[in-house]
Amino acid sequence: MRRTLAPRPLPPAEDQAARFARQREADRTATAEDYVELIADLLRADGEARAVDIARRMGVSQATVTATIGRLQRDGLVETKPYRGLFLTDAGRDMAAAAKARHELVVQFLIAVGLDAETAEQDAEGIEHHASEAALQAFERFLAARKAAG
Amino acid sequence: MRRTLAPRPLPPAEDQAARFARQREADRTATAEDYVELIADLLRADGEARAVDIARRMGVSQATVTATIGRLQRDGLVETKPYRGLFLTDAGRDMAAAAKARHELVVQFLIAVGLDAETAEQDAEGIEHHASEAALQAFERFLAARKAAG
DNA sequence: TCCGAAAGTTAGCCTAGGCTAAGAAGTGTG
DNA sequence: CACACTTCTTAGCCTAGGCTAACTTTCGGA
Repeated sequence: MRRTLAPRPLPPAEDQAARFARQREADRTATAEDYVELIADLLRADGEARAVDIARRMGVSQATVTATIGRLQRDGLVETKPYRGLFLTDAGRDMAAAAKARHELVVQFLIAVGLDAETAEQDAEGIEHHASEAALQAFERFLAARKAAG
Repeated sequence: MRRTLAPRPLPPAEDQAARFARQREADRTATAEDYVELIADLLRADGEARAVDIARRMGVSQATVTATIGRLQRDGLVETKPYRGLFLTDAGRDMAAAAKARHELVVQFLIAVGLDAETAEQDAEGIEHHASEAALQAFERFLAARKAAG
């Protein structure tokens, strides 16, 4: 019997590279998701989404918001008229709805496994962008099972 | 009794801004954590960490690795001599150990809640950088409870 | 030993996402 | 209705993190 504890071997390089690549892809879409989610929330709560409110809630300057909104517009998620409020395109609304659903699910899941609401809200902000469909389904199953068990 | 479903009000702007700011902070440290974790793995597995292997495993060009390593060195995480392999400083080793522990914990947790190993590995790559200490402790408690329950 | 292949670096480019400062556009009130 | 205030945009700057192409250094084998 071997006594030397074999260190877990590294995964194949290609697999690892693919994971990091998907990771970078998720990072790229995260900002867009956060913005459209916030814009949708503002439209719902205030009836309008103004750059100044986005800046305040994102904790960035208005100039940054203008630049980011430009990218969202270029990517077909948002429609703007100069000096007017923001509106979501169909694609933007879809993304916002999906992002919001994911966000809520992650928050509920984190609370269910023992996190306090405030921390759950904070952590969900980051985790929601990195949970795959399979993971979200697992979270849902977990919540359903817990609910069934009482 | 009210029939209109009150939409959940937006959180205070300052709270939301603080969450996004912490989020951006986590994003900034994520690359460093991934690199030192990988360097530590390579040192353990191969006895050395070479830029060409990091490039292959991260799925980026060697030029990108050189630039990133430069930042890690500037930040006191890595030591290099030109055209020689990489070494971790004490700070780098600490960060790598913490990152690896977090990574493993998140993988085990995701598997415990029903994810397959491959997806767990993929999702952990993103989630590990965004789970707070409180969340990691919750994950640990969950694993411990499940183990106790059998 | 030397020389070609592999590894590492440098130069120059790009995008995303931050910032400040300054100016333009819209709005509300005396 | 005019002027001050707020909002939005523009200009110019920065860092991180990507890329390719070209160059330098190292290393191993004939």
